[in-house]
Amino acid sequence: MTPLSKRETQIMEAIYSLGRGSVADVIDAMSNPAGYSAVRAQLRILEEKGHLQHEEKDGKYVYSPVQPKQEAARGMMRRVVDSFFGGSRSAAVLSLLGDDRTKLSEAEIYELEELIRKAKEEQE
Amino acid sequence: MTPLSKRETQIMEAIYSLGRGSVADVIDAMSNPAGYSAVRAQLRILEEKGHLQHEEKDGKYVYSPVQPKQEAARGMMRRVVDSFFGGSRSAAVLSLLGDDRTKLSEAEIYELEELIRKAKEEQE
DNA sequence: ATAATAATGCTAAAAAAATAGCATAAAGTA
DNA sequence: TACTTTATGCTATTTTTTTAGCATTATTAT
Repeated sequence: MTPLSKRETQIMEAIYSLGRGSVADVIDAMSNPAGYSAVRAQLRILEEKGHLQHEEKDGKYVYSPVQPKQEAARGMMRRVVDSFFGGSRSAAVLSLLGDDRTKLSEAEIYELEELIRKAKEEQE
Repeated sequence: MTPLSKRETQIMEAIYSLGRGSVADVIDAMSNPAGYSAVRAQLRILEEKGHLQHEEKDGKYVYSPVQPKQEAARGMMRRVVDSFFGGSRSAAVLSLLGDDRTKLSEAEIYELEELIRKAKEEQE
């Protein structure tokens, strides 16, 4: 559970946004691309650390995350909630949605209402 | 806007959780404490980079974040939302609240309902 | 006042992270 | 088949990060 370096983080994000990808894919997905050798090295290290796995596909390595995206996302959210909102999820939601620079769409509002209905049922 | 190193990140988190603090305070707040010299150096670097500021209080430096906690939190949330939820805040909220390992309290549900009411008003 | 404690300023060193580049193998192409 | 392109394996180097430690100044306590 040791934290990732900057490049490692960037590459994990690229992989998560791609789903899975080759070295070239990862480079393309990076806003701040590192060189080929560098990315290869990082991918190898991330695999050694257990964050990535690879399969060979058409003679090239295709990397994918070991931890499913949804889990990783949830873990990430938790971490932010803990360190910035003292563990309060509703405070985090407030920050997330209370940002008045952007308004919620009808669809988003509907989703939230649905969520609350479910929460109420579960709670009882 | 260059990303922070691991120690820098850890120290910024400590400062944010403290609000503000001296070198000793920061060390105490770290789960994985670095030595005195190391923390001092990091604080100095973070100040040079514009993330922290310090004032002298009783002969010692007290550091505080330049960017208010709320803004930093919001920025952090945005980043997670962008990279893990394709920019969809409601998907992020879903992940945050849909975690069935913990249930929402009445108070949290109320807050959310309030939030939706406001969102609906703003939307029109 | 004097010694002990606790700061900071600074410099240099150690450790970790990031990158480059050559050798080699496989796949595609003329 | 020979050539070009595109991979990986490996090693070494460069750069950044992280840390330690001494000199100095200020504060505290005896």
